[in-house]
Amino acid sequence: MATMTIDEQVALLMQGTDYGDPQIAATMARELRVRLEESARTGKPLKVYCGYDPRTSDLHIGHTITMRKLRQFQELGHDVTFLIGTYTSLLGDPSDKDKLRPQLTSEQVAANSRTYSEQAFKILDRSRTQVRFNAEWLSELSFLDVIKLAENFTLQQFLTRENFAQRLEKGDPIYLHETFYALMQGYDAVAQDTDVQVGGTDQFFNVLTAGRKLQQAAGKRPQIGVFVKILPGTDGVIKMSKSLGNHIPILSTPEDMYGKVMSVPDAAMPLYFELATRYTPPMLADVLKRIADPANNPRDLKMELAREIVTIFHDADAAARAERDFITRFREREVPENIPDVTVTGSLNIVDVIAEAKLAKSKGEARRLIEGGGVTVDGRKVADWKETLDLAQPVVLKVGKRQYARVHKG
RNA sequence: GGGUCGAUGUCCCGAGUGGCAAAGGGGACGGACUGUAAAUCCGUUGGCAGUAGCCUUCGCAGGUUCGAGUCCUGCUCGGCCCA
Repeated sequence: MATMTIDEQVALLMQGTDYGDPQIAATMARELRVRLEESARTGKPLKVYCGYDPRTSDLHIGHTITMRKLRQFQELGHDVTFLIGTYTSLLGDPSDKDKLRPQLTSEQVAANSRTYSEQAFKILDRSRTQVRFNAEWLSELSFLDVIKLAENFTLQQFLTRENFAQRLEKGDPIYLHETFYALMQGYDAVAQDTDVQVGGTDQFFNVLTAGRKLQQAAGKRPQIGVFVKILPGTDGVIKMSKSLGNHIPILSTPEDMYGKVMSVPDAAMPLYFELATRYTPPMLADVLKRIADPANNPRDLKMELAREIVTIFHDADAAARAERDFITRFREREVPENIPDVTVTGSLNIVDVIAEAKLAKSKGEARRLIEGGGVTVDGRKVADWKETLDLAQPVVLKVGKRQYARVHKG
């Protein structure tokens, strides 16, 4: 990687970005090139960072898109800071929300921070990552400092932001302290002498308007913003998010992760390849061409994608295992190799067995699933929920389209 | 501080004459169809119950009623208007 030309580097770093406006994109690319050249000449690495909100400790692939970008900078020899917003998260970024976010306690923040960074190292190079917390400098600011920062902005700037404007129109509350978020994030860039800040496209305002402005006000060189596109969730349309239930958790099993990737609509494949894989610009161009070619079965390309993603978060062996599991389970509709064994000790009524094996949330749900034809015993569809199983021999119970268990009598 | 409107089935939006699970939509889940895609069609979407019985739900706490999301009182949270 270190042998890439500056042009190739810019192409790689700009891959998957979206500036909304070609003018800004061109400007940012130009500034990035200048700084990369400078860095190459002086041997001084660029300071790159991205901030993360330790609001959750359960990361999904969408969170890793910016990490992938950071990783690219790392491989090109630059300094990367994984900034945990311990201070900002006490507030919560209103950028991508049309509602006020609940504030977190410092205990929650601390707990989340730990597991957060651990998961991040599935993408980032641990030895070349600096982990910092923005409470380090933000907690030092005096009220006067904050006022000085605020002097750089007008209320109108905030009110024209889409998310605030919408709430204003709908009559939803906009709290004064929500406007501080941009100030805080902007100050992060000042405090760290940032050259490049990576973020999602929803960070436009925080990075360019707030960050650059504050850096300039502090007599520093304004940072370059690298904005990666938003990864859609498994529905293929809306931003991946746990609360929407369309996420793929980093900590899911290889089989589950593989299956979830396969469930992504075809139309979202290009974005997934562009954002969530380790593909370089030439490789990306190649897959995109293959996707566009009707001679190829989209399913096979999606399998390539699933394999790549599982390999990133687990390893190649796990990916191969997951692929076999997927094929037997869903394509051939056979019973997969590794299914959990469950021993039941209570009633042998089918509903009770499903409940005891925890294959349904409640007995009512188990009953409904049976009525809907979603339960199978050794491949035979169960028609009546009053049925009693004879477990002289263990049976394979299937509930819904993906839950299997081998049931033994206890 | 005054006025006014709102909070509904624990994912979201959203009907609801005092009458006994509460319209509808989204989402989710299951079935059919498939490439676990999309689209489409059908079904389900409080808990317990061998099932027509019981229990728990409509911001919170009381009250009036044989019976209350549905009426009254107080409270909480929020929007808007006035000050």
